[in-house]
Formats: sequence, C-alpha cells, structure tokens
Amino acid sequence: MQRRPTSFDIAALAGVSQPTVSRALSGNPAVSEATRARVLAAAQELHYKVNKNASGLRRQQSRTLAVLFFDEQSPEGAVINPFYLSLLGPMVRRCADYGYDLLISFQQLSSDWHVDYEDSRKADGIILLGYGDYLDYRPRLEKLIELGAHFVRWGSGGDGQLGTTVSCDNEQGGFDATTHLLQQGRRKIAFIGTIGAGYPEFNERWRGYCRALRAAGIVPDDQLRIDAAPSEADGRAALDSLLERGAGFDAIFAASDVAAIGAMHALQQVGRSVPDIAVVGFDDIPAASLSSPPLTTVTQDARAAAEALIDTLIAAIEVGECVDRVLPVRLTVRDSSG
Amino acid sequence: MQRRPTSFDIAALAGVSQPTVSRALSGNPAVSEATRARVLAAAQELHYKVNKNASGLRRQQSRTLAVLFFDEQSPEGAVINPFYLSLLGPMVRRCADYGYDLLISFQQLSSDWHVDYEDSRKADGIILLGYGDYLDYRPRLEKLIELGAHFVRWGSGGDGQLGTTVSCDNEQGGFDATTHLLQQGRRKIAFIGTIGAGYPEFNERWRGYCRALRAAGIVPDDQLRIDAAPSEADGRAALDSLLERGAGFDAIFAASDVAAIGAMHALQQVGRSVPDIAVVGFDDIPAASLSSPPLTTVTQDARAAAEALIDTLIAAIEVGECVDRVLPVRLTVRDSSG
DNA sequence: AAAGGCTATACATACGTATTCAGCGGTCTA
DNA sequence: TAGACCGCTGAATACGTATGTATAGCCTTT
Repeated sequence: MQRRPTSFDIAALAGVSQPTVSRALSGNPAVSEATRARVLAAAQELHYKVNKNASGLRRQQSRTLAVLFFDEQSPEGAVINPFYLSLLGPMVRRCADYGYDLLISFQQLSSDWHVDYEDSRKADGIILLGYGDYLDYRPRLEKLIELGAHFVRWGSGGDGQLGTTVSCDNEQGGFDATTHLLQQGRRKIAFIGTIGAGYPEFNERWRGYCRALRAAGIVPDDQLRIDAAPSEADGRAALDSLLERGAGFDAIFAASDVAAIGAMHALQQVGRSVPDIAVVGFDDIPAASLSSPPLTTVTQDARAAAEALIDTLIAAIEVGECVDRVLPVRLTVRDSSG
Repeated sequence: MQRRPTSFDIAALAGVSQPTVSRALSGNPAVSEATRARVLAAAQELHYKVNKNASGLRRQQSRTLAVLFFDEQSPEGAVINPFYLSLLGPMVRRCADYGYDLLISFQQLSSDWHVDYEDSRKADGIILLGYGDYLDYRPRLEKLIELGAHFVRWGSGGDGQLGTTVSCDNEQGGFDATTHLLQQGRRKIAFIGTIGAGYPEFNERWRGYCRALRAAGIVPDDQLRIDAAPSEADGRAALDSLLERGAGFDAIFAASDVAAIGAMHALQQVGRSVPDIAVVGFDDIPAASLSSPPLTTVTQDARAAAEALIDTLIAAIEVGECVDRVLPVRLTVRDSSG
C-alpha cells in the first residue's frame, strides 16, 4: 500500500503552503478562489484524503457518532429489534453526508453505564436505541448529561423525558390502526401490549387506541387488554389468556408486530381464520410482509427516522440546539385485516 | 465535558515519564511489573483512555475494520440480507475484544469501486458482505489486492476465488436438508433457487442436494428445479411454474428462506397444506421461526460466522496469514417438514 | 506621498501518542 | 578491579493537520 499523500504533497504540487491547502479544503473563505481551484485539482490528482487521525487530533474531536444498541438478553445471543437494524443503513448514509463516521456498539442492558461513558469520549455524540425505561436508565442519562455529552434517543417522546428524543407518532399510529379496524366494522377490538412500565411507546399506542374507540362511541373494555412484551411467545400467550377470559372479540390490535404474529399463530392453532378475526400490528418489521396472511401494520419510516436522528444529533453537536421530533406514521394495509 | 486526561497526567500521578506510561499500557515487557502496576492504578483512577487519534496518527494505522454491505437495489431503499445484519452485533463484539473499531458502509452494487478504495485507506482491513458474483466484482477485488489491502469475503469459497473467504458449508447444508426430507419418506423433492451465475452459494447447495439424492439412488430431475432469487416473490413464482409444469412433488428444498416462505404462501393459496408438502429453507432468518408453519431450515451460526470473519481478517493484518475457513451448518427442524 | 486598512498567504506551533536512542545503576566475567 | 552487559527509564522526536499570528502586497485616504 503506497504511502498516502499528505497536505504537504498537495501544497508542493499546487505551489502553495500546507496551511493554505488545509484552509482551501475546509472551505475557509480566506483563500482566494483561484488558489482553491489549484489546490482542489492537485488533491484530486493525488487522490488525497484528509488523514482523520491527524485532523481529529488537531481539532480535538472525532467526527464520529456512536450508535448504542441496547438489546434484550435472550437465551442464545442477543436479539436486536429488527426496526433498529433497519435504521442502520440509512443512518450510515446520512452520517456520510455530513462527513461523520458511525461507530456501532451493542450493549447488554445489564452492563454498567461505564460503556456509555467511554463511548462519550470516543464520539462527538451518541444515539441511544432500545432505551425504553427498562431498568434504571435515568441515572445513566443523568450521568451523560453531567458529562456534557450530546445524545439523542429513539423512543417515546412524552413527559418526564431526559435529553432530546426522536420518535414516531405512536399515539396517532394507535389511533389510525384502531380506526381502520372500526371502519372494517369491528367493534370488539382487543389490545395486546404491556401498559405501564417497560415500553413507553406502548402507552402512547394505547392512548391512540382509546381515543379512536371513544371517537366511535365505544368505551375501552379492560377485559380486552392483555399485557405482552414484544415477542412471539408473549403474543401467543396473550391470545390464549384472551380466549380464557371468554370475552368476545372480532379484531386485535397488537402494539408490536412480533406479538401480532404470535397472536395470529395462536388463533390459527385454535382454528380461527385470521382475516376473520382481523389483526393489526405495529412497526412493519420485514417478517410482517412474510407472515401468512401478510400483516396489516403501522409502518415507521426507517429512513426518515434514521435521518431525523442523525440530523438532530448533529444539530445538537454543531449548533447546540436540541429539538425533539415526532415523525408521522403510515398504516400499511395487508390481508390480515380483511 | 471536562478535559480528557493524557498520558502525561498519568505519568505525573504515577511518578514516571510519559513514555513509560505508553509502554506500560501497551504491554511492553521493558517495563517492570512494579511500575506497570502503579501506572495501571493511576490510569484507572483518572479513567484514562488512550486517545485513538493520537495513537493512530503515531502508529500510522487506524485500528479500524470496515464492513461493506452490498445491498441489492430495490424499489424503496435498500434491502439488506437479514443474515448479514445478524452478523453485525457479534462482529462488533469480537472487534472490541481485539481493540479494533468497526466502521460500517453500505454500498450500492452499482457504485464505483472508488468506495472500496477509500475505505481501504480509512481502515486496516475490509470485510465484504453480499459480494456474490453479481456484476463485475473481479476487477474491483483485483484493485484491492493491487492496493495491498487486507480483506475477507463472506460467501462461497469455491474455485477461482480472489482473496480470502469465510463461508459456511453450503454443500453439506444442501445435503443435510435433502437427506432430512428423504428420511421423512419424500422422494420427489423440488429445488428452488437460481443455479449458474448470480448466487455462488446456491450452486453449492444444489450440489449437496444432488449428492443426497444420488446417495438415495434417485436421479435429480431437471423438471423439479426452478430458478429463484432470494425473494418472497421469486419463491412464489417458482412454485407457480412448478405447478404449471405438472411434475409431481412431495417436498421443496429452497436455497433461501425468503424463497421458501414465498413458496409456502403460494402452496397455501392453492389449497395445499404445508406439512403435507414438506418445505425446507436455508439461512434461518428471523422470519423463519415466525412463518406459519415455522420453517425447517439450515441454520448458519451468525456468531461463529462473525467471529471467523474478524479472526481471519485480523490474522491477515497482523500476521499476514490468509486461510480460508468453512463453518459447519446445522439443520433446524420445525413444523414445515412434518 | 505616507499612513492605514485590507487581502491572501506563509510561518510556527500544538494536539497526544509511540518509538528510537541515550543514560544510569547494578551484576557478571576475566 | 575494570570492562562488558543487562534491565529499566527518561529525553527527544515524528506522525499530519488546523489555526493563531505575522508578513507581504495592494489599494485607499488625506
């Protein structure tokens, strides 16, 4: 691998000094256009790329963003939320647009906050994914704030939140999904998803569900709500307890796709056809379109989410402004809701 | 954000000079154990972390590996093979063990090789994922070799390959899947997957399929083989043409899970039950266990694959040895194969 | 015409680390 | 006992860039 050209090589070729090269390439207005053009030509010719190490050392920054995935412990290896994985590609692209690199970390929820801490020194900013209110996350966020670190979370915006948040409009998604079912003539719509602690987004989806019902003159029935974490097994179990309760229902709105799929399986196992009992999920994970029947669900636009996260974080770093953002959602109707 | 401590701060605290700190932390044997202990204690106390920029600048290396995902162009955004995504977490962990960072890039297959080129200067080594023999990849690999870059590919090992490859035992996987179906008493097993150009792994899976059939005294029937790319639509279409041909079959081995799921859907649509016609896939993507019925498939161990990739690449970088590796596969039997 | 202001560039330096070389005390050998 | 040698540490320096400060040239102003 031949030696990389340095800014001195460019300077020599362009007939200027090294500092001028640096300024020309960084868009410093003190450099005349004629000079800049010569420098750019020379840089192009030698395939010159700024040395990130040297540049970062000098500027005292890394031009790197860290993404922290918090995965739930599972028996064999960690299972990452598919939605978060789908953010990865678009995030990388957006970062590249800004000239930032993306550093990926996977964290066990159980591990120490030390890791956040370390990442806060390696990167100019942090993106927190999968950071519900599992565990005692507050002290960790407070620590980050105390360190002066820039960070953005994906999740429920909501009330007593710490730091900046980007989220999708969970409440509206819940409303749209439920309204869709109502429009199909369903009246007894069950809700599958844990309310209260654990998954803040679920609370908002639940609120949207209730609002839609009330708008149709229906009072939410507590008999039709079952706790379920986002997992296939929980979705299955939720449906079973629903049947046990004996409360009649003609549709299901699950707060997560995987639980919705679990519920569909359980339904089919007891011989109930699925477009017959309509099912709607939330997330639009890849498996949603592969299930049978394909799952109607609330789609979160991964690219928009990724770009919003990056944009927000970089704004926080470079301009210092911190504005929460809520992204729109879209109902994707497939066969599971008739 | 308070100023990061430097090696000078550690030196002062430990009562030694800065070079000694550097040596102590990098495990240089010239440092006495007593001194090293003092240095480590001081470093711990101040939460000292080596400045990557400075270190990289001095050593002329980045201690970074680049992962290049090559995604297939799809109408809306790029769809990444779920298996590759599942490699990500384990790869990051393994890298961290070695003290390397992981830089992620997503590439359009159509884009210039310049990107590889650039990445080859930003990273000490490159991992190529999704680099089938789509397009004209040979010249690009040759360019990388010419640059003296270290890289490892995931894919089919095979014959005229360029560079080092880590792969799973596709041939054995095809053999195991087919043997499993034979043991279930199936005799007319269709193969769904494109043979020839495009997906080198598929050829190996096909070879395993043929070997298993021949071992059972069955001659592979060309009527029972249908081309299909790894997509749900192609799997569906493949099954339709299979039915059109009128060749009877009692089982299906698909060279990819997504095609297998597509085929199952098509089967169910024409009223054929799936454990009745047995279906086996390949990959064990997350959706495989969520399909209905859950899909029997050949599991590639993502963690083993990730670690093999990293280990191989780092060996190439640090020791200069390049050994191809083939990882074992495992048949995961679920309900789709009765 | 001399002083002042402005523009475009060069000079010098600092960022934090790793490494080469030199030095210092002590042990071993002849 | 002198010289060679070894184990450990410190001084000096280089990596490539970005930036504060100085300087040279030119134009304006009175």
